[in-house]
Amino acid sequence: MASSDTRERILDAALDAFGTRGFDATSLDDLAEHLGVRKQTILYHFGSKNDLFMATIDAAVGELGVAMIEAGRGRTGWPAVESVVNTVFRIAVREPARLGLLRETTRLGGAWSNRMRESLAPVIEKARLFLTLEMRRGNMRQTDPNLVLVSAYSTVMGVATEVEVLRAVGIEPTLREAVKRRRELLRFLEAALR
Amino acid sequence: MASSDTRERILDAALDAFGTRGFDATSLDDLAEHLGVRKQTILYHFGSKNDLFMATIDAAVGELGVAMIEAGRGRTGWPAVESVVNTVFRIAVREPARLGLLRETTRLGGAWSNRMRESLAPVIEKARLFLTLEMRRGNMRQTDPNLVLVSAYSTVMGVATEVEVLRAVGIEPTLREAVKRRRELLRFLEAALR
DNA sequence: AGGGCTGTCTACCAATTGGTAAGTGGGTGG
DNA sequence: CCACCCACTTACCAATTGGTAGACAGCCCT
Repeated sequence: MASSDTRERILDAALDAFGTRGFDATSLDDLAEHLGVRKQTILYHFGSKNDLFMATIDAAVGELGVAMIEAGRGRTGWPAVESVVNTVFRIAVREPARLGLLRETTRLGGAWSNRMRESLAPVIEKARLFLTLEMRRGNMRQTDPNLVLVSAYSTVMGVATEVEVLRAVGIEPTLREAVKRRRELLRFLEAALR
Repeated sequence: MASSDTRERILDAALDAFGTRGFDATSLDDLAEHLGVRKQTILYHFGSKNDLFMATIDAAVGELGVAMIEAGRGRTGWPAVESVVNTVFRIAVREPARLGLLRETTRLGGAWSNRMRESLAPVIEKARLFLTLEMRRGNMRQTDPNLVLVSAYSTVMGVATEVEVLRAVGIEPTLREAVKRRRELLRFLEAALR
């Protein structure tokens, strides 16, 4: 039953582990034990730890990109931004590991970062186009879309995921706080962009 | 010559390694070899890898906090923000590992994160006070200062350090680009805060 | 001169890591 | 019915890791 079943379970567990503890701190043995399976089963489905990590990136970040594009589809102007931010926030609350994996990948850099860049390229392209269009329409202040994109990304990602930073200013990562945080983030972005 | 000399050299190398490659990916052996010294020398000065990491946090993040407070001293309003951001950017360009260490520490969470929080508490308190004051004066839009703080932190930190994200939108981390990035970031922040 | 302290080294070690080799059992197709 | 293959296991292994034990050389103090 189902090689594919086991494969899927491994991918899920890997996403969780890599996304929260990080690549180096995740051992195949731990992963296997947590799955009730031997380490060699993992190595059977994915040839090596690196391969597993890559597969995890492809699966997880790919779906993230799809979700973001879906959130923006058919919308223009500020509502589009709002919708994407809401989607990212929902993911950050429900599957923090998925965004964690994104961050971990960029942190490690190198080949993995390239891999992720490919997965996300369509989203970035779409976002850049969106910004350019909005600027031309006069709905957004005129500047380098790339730099705006980086600022916006950093802000959203940080507010959505940096639990320890939140704690540092005395905000506990509860659901209620997340709602407030999202609202404030949207106001922040709105002020910055238009 | 210097126990203190060696100690200092170890701390420098540790800051660099922990801040760029991360805690788990940094082995005492590598560190020692890079210093032209045996691993046991490191363990003599700092009892364990954990102790070394803590000492690194104290030294590096502490100095960072001092630099930020110094940058803000005597200034009010927008020029204060500008000065602090410039300082952080200068550090990001000249000693990327120092901000990397900050990020690594928040990433690892737990006891280390607490340690760092203590080191940075004065800076955070000062920043919160600043924001509250500026809001009362009407120089800044009225909202929860804590949340504004998180947004601003995330934006600055991200734009200053996330090399891979920059690459993803086609920005190479050159010095010239850093200048443009800083200018755009300041505009972004100015629009968002006031 | 010699006892003690400091800083560094050599010599080990147990645990953990990612990975290889060689089965094993059960289901399927010819 | 039997050969084969798929999913998974047991049995190892070499390398790396953080850490301990203890020797040794220089220096300071008396």
